Amino acid sequence: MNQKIKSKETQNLIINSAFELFYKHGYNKTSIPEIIKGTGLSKGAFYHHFNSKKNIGEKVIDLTVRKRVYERMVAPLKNPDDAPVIPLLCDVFIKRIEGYSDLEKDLGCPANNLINEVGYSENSFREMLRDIIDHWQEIMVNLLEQGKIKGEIRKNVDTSATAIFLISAFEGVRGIRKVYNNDKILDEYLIAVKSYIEQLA
Amino acid sequence: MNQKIKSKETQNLIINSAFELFYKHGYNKTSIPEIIKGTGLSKGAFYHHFNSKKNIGEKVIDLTVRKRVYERMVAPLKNPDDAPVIPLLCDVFIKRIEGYSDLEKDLGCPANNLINEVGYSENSFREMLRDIIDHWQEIMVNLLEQGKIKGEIRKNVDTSATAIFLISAFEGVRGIRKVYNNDKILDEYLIAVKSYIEQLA
DNA sequence: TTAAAAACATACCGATAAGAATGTTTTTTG
DNA sequence: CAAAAAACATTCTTATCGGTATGTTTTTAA
Repeated sequence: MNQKIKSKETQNLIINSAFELFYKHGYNKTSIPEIIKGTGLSKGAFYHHFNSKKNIGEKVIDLTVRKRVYERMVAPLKNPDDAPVIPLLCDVFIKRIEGYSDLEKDLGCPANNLINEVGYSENSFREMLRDIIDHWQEIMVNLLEQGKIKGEIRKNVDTSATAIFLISAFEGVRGIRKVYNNDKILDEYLIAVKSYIEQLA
Repeated sequence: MNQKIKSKETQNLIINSAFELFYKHGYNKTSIPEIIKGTGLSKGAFYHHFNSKKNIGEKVIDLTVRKRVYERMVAPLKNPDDAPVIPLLCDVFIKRIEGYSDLEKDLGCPANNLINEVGYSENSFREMLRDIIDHWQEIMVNLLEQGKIKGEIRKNVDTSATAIFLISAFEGVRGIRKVYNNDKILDEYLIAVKSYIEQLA
């Protein structure tokens, strides 16, 4: 097997293990011995591929967290089929939440978890996490502006503000859900966000 | 000096130090040596008054975090003067955010930080944090229902859903703000939340 | 006034962390 | 095929953690 490929595979193995643990226990509570334990690798292997805990934190954010947010929340808003805007927004902000597994509901959003845990204290993390949000907002603004042109969104809607409001409510409720054992909070959010989105028309 | 009072004062000293550090660095990154460092006390003193790190975490949530949320966000919604509901909501969800110090903007909401960091993993924390949110929601529902009776809120508004939506957006934006160095995100939130609240009428 | 109890301080313990150093095996390349 | 380089494993170091045990001093109560 090609060495480059083997190396990448090992890195991905470690990155995936790290992501799972960061997601379940948080960044600070996860140790490097714990990360490698699940992989069958050794500490030497870890430090051969990554030079610090911060370093793998960056890799996890760049390769896994960013990708996750992009695929689930950002890409669908790019609207290549030129679908109606309001139903598309409902699809992303309602259907996606309904589709989460119980574990995903319990654990919240990986990006938001990191934002809240290390968003302020870790400089390099902060910038990467901010880029994720910025990109998300930017794509949503494009969609909303497109909706204005098509006459599907009121002209007096502030698209930047609306985008941040929707992102905030979404991330906020995924956080708050973490202290509940049932879907009550998500169900209520769904009702409110639906009515909010529809009022944009 | 009375011993009971002295004891309470020492406990408060430690609790305040712990709160500040939990707020700045998070619960998991804060150590007990660090907590006592600022107080001039010793480790023996700490373990005389508290029996574990988890124990002081509970005390901080119960005495400081809960109080903070209550005084700032919940109590004003109780509306003893029977003020108009919409302006009251704007006052709480807009004016309060405008009044935050730069540090408070950078560090986010102490309650939301804990919810996201240990909301799922620490059982006893989870219940206490959930109570804070439940109480907040309950008071806001009362206010909104009161607004319906007075004809200031549309009859078809789902008050529970609206309350959670407002709380989610508020906590969400305070989290997201942590990865920014400026007020852009908060300013946009303020525009959107104002328009949202006004649409409840 | 004296004993006991509360309020602390000091010293210590086992566990574990991040990471460096060094050894071994596998793969690649000349 | 040999040497070098990459991919690992093992061992070790230093630091710090949460928590305990054992002091000492101060306060309270008999």
